[in-house]
Amino acid sequence: MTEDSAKQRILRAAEALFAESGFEATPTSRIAERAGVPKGLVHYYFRRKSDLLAALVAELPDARIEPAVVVVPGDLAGSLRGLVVELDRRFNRSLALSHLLWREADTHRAVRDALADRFQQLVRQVQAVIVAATGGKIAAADVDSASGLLARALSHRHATARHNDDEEDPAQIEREVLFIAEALTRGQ
Amino acid sequence: MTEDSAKQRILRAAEALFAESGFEATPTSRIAERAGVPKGLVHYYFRRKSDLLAALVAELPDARIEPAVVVVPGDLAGSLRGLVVELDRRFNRSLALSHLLWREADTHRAVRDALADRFQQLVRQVQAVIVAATGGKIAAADVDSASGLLARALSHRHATARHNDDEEDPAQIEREVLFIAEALTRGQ
Amino acid sequence: MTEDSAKQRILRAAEALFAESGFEATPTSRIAERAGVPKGLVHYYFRRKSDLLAALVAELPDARIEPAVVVVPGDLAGSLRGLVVELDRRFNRSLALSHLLWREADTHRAVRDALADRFQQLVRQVQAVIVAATGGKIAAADVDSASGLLARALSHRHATARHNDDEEDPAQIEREVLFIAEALTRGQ
Amino acid sequence: MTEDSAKQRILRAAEALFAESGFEATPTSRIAERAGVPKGLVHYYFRRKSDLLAALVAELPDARIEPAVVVVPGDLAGSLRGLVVELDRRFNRSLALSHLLWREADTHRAVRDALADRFQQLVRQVQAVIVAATGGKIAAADVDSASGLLARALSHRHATARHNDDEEDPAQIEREVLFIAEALTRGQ
DNA sequence: AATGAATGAGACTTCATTCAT
DNA sequence: AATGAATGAAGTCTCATTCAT
Repeated sequence: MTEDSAKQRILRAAEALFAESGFEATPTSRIAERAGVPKGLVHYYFRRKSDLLAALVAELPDARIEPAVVVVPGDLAGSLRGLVVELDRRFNRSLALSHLLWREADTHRAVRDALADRFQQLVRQVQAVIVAATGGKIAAADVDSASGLLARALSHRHATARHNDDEEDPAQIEREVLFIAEALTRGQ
Repeated sequence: MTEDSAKQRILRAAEALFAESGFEATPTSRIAERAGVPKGLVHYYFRRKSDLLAALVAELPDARIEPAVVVVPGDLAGSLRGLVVELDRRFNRSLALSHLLWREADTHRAVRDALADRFQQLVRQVQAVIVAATGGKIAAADVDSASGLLARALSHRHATARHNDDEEDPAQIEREVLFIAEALTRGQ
Repeated sequence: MTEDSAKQRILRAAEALFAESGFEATPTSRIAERAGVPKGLVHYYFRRKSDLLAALVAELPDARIEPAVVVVPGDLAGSLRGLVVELDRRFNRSLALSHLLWREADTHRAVRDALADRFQQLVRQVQAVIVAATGGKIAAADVDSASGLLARALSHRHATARHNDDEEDPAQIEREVLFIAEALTRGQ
Repeated sequence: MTEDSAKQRILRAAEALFAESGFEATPTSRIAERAGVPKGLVHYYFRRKSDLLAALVAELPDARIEPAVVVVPGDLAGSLRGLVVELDRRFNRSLALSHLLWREADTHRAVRDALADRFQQLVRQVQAVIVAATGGKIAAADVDSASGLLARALSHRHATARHNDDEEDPAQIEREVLFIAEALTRGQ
């Protein structure tokens, strides 16, 4: 399944090393070393070092989740929790990737744009789930605020994934989801 | 106020360039150039390049705000808005700084720790304002969720300050604050 | 025989320059220049400057001479002279090398150890020749004193090879050898 | 007695550090540090770094020993032993100095000349003692060989003082002195 | 297709020396 | 007389990239 071609091994090594030390601080020679390939091969497949970053961006998984998959009509809290679980599942493999792209967004426009896109996608995803789970009875302004807050919280969590090695209460996000769900529905 | 000593000029140049291109990608020679000082002087004041980063970390403004300054008893929304405004005012000068430290947190433990500290400080700050503005009548769990959410949203906004060239809707955070305030108080 | 590869040219240039000016005072750039290779190539073959020294140490010729080659049974003076001549012949090419290693022994343990080894080898060599030439009839204490003295004299001569520009009397060592030989045998 | 002026402290620090790491590898800043004086003062007293070396050379103790002090007429072995003991006593304080000058002789002519002088002085000293102790009855050629050998052995011992930290049998030189004395007198 | 030798620009850093005070 | 801030030349070493094979 996961190809073990030399090219793939190079990409995986680059991903790991960029995540560990950052793009600039990672020599291509070390990528070759970690991938177990001759130094020349890295530049044979990826002429410039930045091509490696471009290839990693292209690998970002799609965040588009079919609302039907996670929505339980009438149960907003459950639906949002389902969304979070599904997102985590899908991004879990690429947490390091998310984080490293985050870091390099400043200096590489392609990376920056890809991340901005993904954040917008995330916001709309949350909105869609809220609307679908509540039958569209919530005021648009509240839907926007809630989805903005939740998207930010999720994004922040991914971006800082590497910082907080240990800490970070795993139930924390759960409670925040519940808080938002109740805030949105209590008024009804 | 803002000293114009050579040392200060070096620090400001480093801050700007690190923010633009990242720590690794910024040569000390360019820092000297931008500061208008000879190359040797940079290393005279900051032996190692990383000492520049350490000096910038030490400059981070204190996020501790006296609750009394922003709290309007009975008006939670107003109080939180006041807090956000005050924080923005205080951090405005150092937005670039926040962002660059955020970027370099992975590879420099001192930076990572300073940022983690500041995030905790932020969470407690929000908690304190909520409690003070509502007279402590809100359930602890809700206070935690709300302050976690808001702290993350604020932190995320600072961290991404540089990404969204096309500026963010300034009213967005305002609406999110209101949403949280209402969520906390509507139940009362 | 003497390879003319770039690597060899670098080593020869390093040897000559270290001998002329010492290890610390010789820039790698000058080594490259003298060897007629680009600056980068020096560090391609020898990552650190000290690796050049290590490579030179490894080149030291073996001082182990088969006693049979120089010993004339019954003729101690002739045997010792034969040993000296053979040693000189063998070390002649590396006189500069001996001298520079001598200089750098303080600061580079590998060099120091190599030289200490070689001195011990030299002492045993002289002992072996004395014993073989005299049929083992000399008192052990005298053999030790004589070989210690001669080894030191030889070693001193190599070590100071570069100091005495105004060459040393070449017959001097010859006479000293004779003196020792007679001292050992006169008593018999 | 031993002045503790700043200038003296600088010289002592330079001596120690040059001995430890060599002239080139010792920064003047470290000399100042070890001497406990401000950096500027080193260059105030010794404008160039090499002036420090020159000052150290000028400090070399005189090796000229009045033969009468050590000679016991008729006892050559005792006389030579007396000479060695007296030389050791006198040079003991400056062993490190001898050694470091020896090291730097290649690159600093003034140092080289001073050392060559001292070696000649040493040879003549040994000759004088031999002649005085034996009443001048030894053949000139033998006196030359013997004094050459002994001077070299002594010089070698000083030059290598720092190499052989531990080893080096202290009775070794004693036995070698005895060996030479007997060689010279046995024939009589 | 694949490789590793080779290159040279440029990074960080050290340091002797000067100079204003 | 004494100091430490300031300078810039030069040193070691790293690295992306090219190229011949």
